[in-house]
Amino acid sequence: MSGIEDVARAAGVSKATASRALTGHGYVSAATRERVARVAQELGYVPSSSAASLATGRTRNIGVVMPYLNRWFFAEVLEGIQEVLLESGYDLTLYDAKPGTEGRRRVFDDFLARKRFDGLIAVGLEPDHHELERLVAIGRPVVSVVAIGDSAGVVRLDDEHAARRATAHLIELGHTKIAFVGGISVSQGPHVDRARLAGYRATMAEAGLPETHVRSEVTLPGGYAAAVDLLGDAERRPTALVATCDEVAIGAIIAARRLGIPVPGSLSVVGIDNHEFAEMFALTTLEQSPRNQGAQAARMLLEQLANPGQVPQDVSIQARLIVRSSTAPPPGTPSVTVGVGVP
Amino acid sequence: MSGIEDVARAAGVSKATASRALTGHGYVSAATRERVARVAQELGYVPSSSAASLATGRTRNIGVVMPYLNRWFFAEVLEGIQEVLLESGYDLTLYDAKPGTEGRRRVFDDFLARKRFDGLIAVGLEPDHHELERLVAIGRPVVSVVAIGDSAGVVRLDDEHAARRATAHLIELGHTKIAFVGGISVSQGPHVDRARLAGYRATMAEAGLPETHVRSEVTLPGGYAAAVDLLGDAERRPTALVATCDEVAIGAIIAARRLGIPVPGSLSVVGIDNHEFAEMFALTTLEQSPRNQGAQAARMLLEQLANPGQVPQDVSIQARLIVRSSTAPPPGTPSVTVGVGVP
DNA sequence: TTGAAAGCGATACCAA
DNA sequence: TTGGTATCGCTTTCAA
Repeated sequence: MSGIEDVARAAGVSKATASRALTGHGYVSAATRERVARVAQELGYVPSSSAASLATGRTRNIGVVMPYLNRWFFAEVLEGIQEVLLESGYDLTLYDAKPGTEGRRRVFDDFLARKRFDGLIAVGLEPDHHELERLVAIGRPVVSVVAIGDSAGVVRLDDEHAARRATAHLIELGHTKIAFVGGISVSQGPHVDRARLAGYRATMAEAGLPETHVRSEVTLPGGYAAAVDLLGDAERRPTALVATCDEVAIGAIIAARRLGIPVPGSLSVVGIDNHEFAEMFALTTLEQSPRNQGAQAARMLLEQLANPGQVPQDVSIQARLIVRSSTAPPPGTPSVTVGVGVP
Repeated sequence: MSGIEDVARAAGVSKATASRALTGHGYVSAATRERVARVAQELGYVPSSSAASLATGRTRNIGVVMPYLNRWFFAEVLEGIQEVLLESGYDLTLYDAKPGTEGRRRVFDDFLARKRFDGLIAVGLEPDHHELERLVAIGRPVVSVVAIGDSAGVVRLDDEHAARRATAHLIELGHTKIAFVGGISVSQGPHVDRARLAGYRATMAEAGLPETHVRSEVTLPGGYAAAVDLLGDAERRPTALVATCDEVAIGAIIAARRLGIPVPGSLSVVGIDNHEFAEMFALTTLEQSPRNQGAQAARMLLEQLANPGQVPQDVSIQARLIVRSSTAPPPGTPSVTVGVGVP
């Protein structure tokens, strides 16, 4: 374990010069810089990050707080963040904060307070008042993916817009009996699902169509269960579904197949996400690319660390409609070209 | 930001005593310990981790290296690790090391060399010679989930055993035309899939049955594609499938449904994992509980940090067979009770 | 049981 | 352009 002192001695310079040569802060002649670098290389010198942090106050580490690690959206965001940080030489410390757990309390009250990071990325956190206070108290820049309810930099999908586009797509195809699957209500549950439900309702109202909202857990099995219920009654059955996300949409497609209801022949389904399984189920969906959102959040944070004065600009992403083969005109439509068959 | 000096002053003791009172190392009278603790609490004192690390050489941080974050197995392991570390007050720094990327090289050559952790957990890494060398060079305890090819503590599923059990289950049901789906060969690809293929082959050989191995990407869409190929030809079609993991198994079930082949009526499918989707597809499978493996690895590492002399004991887990409704006797079996219908 | 002081390993200011 | 040195905040040895 050679320290900077060893490097300095071997290069015939002082610690101060060695430090300047290695960090690039301050004037050093090109010749000595090179010599020091070479010596450091030969000695396999690796700076002690705790010593450097103590001296500078910076850690070259970013904290990431998320409520789930094992859901597609969160895992993708995390990979996006990781990729950018890796390029920039930053470490990533992960904090798992599942809603309503003792662990979450400890994360906010103990772990984050230690400030072992220069900045924080909060992903889909939906913090309560106390938690928000703690976040602010840390005194480090925070960027969030999906709204956090305050002025920090935010990267997020325009959820209402995405649901509007999804609903409009079905209306354009000629559907009138369109149900929304997922979430609880416009005033309860995660903000994401509320905004999407609101987008659906607004679009239906504007078109003068009746709304149907079916609650469901926001998971693939949840969508399956909800769809089995909804589609069971042939009379009441809608001709199209807007799902709050692709997992729910896929659950619904699987349910429809089990019930012998052809998709898109008798039932159209549109999701939001462009989940890794979407293509396999030929799902028409609105792409939100969580990986890019993560990468963008990381860039925003690094930018803020580099220019502390600057106010971060929020970013709102408009989802892109990807038409595959889970949507078609409703049954009985006089067809010019009816929806392409599923592979 | 009050430091330990402020606490000491406010409590009327020296820095040394304050430190002893707070860390619990060394003798302090109960009275002063309590007073110091109270004062620290009042002042909202949070120790500087870089200062503490610099002084002690320990970081209270654990590094986790994995090749994927967005796959079920890895995400589950990560949650298991996180949970244990959270309880013990350890931070978790995550390193993403995708095979064959420049990022992976940097993780091994630069990031890990900084040793910002007291120990490392390697999950499903399959390091090459150079990488293994780097891992050893770090000089910190390493525990791995899934073999790493050396003497470090290892927590892993007994993959060969799991595949043997899966195959035996089908044989017991009376199947003779049993194919294995997934992986590349016994000598290529990830160790996990090689071991499982080997288990299948050994069991088939012992029963004097012919082997069929169908290569497939180890993903749900991969299983789907492979199954479509395999099941297309009615003559060649097996009556049962052992899949290298549940995602492949589920892909195969979906393919069978699309092809109109009833499961388990005409085709039995058994997986390995007990994936979160397994129940929904009524999949018979061997449970491996990656979450527990992660938790166990974390405990093993903490144990090693506490007792540095001790040699870590490897842990091999035997998977438990969970029979659901994707397996039944082959078609044409004189039935007492034939496999339960799928819900 | 407590206190004084010497590190831990870098950075950065001030002089030269 | 370089070197000497104080400093970051805590832990830990040694004496008292």
